Amino acid sequence: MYSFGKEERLCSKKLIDSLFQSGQRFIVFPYSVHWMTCPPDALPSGIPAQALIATSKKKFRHAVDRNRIKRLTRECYRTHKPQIYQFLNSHNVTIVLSLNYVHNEIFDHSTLNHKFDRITDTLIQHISTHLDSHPSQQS
RNA sequence: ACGGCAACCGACUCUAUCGCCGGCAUAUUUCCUGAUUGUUUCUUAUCCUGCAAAUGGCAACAGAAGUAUUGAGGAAAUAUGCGGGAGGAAAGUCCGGGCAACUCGAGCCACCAUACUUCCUAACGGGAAGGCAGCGGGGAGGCAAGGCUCCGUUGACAGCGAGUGCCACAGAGAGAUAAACCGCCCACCAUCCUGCGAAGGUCGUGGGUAAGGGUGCAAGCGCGAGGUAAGAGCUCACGACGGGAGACAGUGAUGUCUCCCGAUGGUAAACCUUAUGGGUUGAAAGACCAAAUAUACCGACAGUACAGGGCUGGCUCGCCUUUUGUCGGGGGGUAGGUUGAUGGAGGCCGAUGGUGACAUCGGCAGUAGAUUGAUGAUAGAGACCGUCCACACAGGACGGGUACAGAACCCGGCUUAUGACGUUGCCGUUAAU
RNA sequence: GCUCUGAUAGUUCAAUGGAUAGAAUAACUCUCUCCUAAAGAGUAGAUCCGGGUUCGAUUCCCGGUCGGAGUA
Repeated sequence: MYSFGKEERLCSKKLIDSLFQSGQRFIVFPYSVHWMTCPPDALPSGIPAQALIATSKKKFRHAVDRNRIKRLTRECYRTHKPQIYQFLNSHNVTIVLSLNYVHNEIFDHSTLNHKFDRITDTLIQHISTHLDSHPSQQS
């Protein structure tokens, strides 16, 4: 239940392009989160969300630092995933989202874990208001 | 002993929980392939009815289509188990090669790269050994310096005795059978000065002179003798430098000796000359499979004939053509996927050959392979270092750090980054002898 | 991944191997004005870093650092 396998990662170039062109965005320091609802048949069955994790090459020149941030972010997303999936499954929604690290220093794991509590709350709140304004997408 | 620099070694370990990637085995599910066996339908020899089996009926073997079963192979997904999962630089992308596509008759020019010699290597701008030169240190000898010799270290180290260019400022003169500022020397000499006079001096004019001074990074080989009005490689001896010829040693660079010559400043990381090498592009190369949508072309079925389309922007006439839809096939090709792609000019150990780089032979072990990009996170313990306690050791407490850095087609080098401990070398300080 | 290209005052740009590295603008000081602006005069300020070639390097060569561009 805490897994983060290949099917839960966002790999399709077309979905990535449309996410950054037409998706919605909010910031919880040090992350910038893009998200977008998508039709359920675009994702593999049983997977309510695909996520993408990114760091800027401009802010972290060395590949070692970028890898470390992506690994920490993945651990945090992995531990907060059941909360998000529970909400999505109860409302029958499928989404894609991206997590961009925008700070230029590395925080430790406990700090990032607290940030992810807020990210989860904010994301669920955003999706709820989105569903209220677009009830037709709720199948 | 401490500190600094350089080179080398090495690249923290274990446990628990939760995760990632790919491999193998087993099980389950789904799909595909062709086979066996059974069965249904169709075709049909023969047979039946009949004068006659063309038509019709029953219908074997065989064939075709469908379907079921059995065991087999393959693919995908899930679960369980087993074992595997970053580097010495994976980095920079500075060289060389493999591999691939495209191009290609030969030669010359242009462009780019390289540059002491011999060897190593698949190849290299890399490496080894040697030569020469610079720098540092030691030694013998000597009054001292130069030179000699040994060790270490550095060197883009072909050619400026092929041509052309450049050498600011300063300086008289910056590159040639050149140049006269001061100086040195000779001749003439109005006036002036000294002098009884002869004559001397000063200023001036004309000439000689590159020894001395001065300028400058650099003034054109050094030193001595001869020579001269004064001087000058002008001449000579000795020596330095460069070139040519010969002898000897060496594979060779080169070294030693003898003779001859003198065009005796620097600069080729200035143009250039000589020799050698270089086709272009780069895995996002290339090969294969291929949804959805649109559809060249082909077939079947259905509809349409005062229709539709083209010749024409519109209308009329004329000519040509069937056209539209559905279904099936079909080629190119997009998303996407597979491959290229991980066993290699490979690693470790030993022996032999070689001064060495390296080569040959023998043995051993062994799946990193992602593709929005895996190899991780958290907690605990240990190892290492420092301080304090204890101090014979063992030990205890606290604190701190554990570098540089992450494969992306592969290999050989180079360059750059790198904490602590350890090894070696050099330098410095202090102490003792 | 591959291929190019650049770095000069606070900023934008110049500069044959030889200057005290130049110009504009910004900054500061002074003059002018009741004050400010404008104008005038003056001052300070730089060759990305480390080596090498050369008598001499912003320039030539090598290594590094940091930017920018192209290529699907």
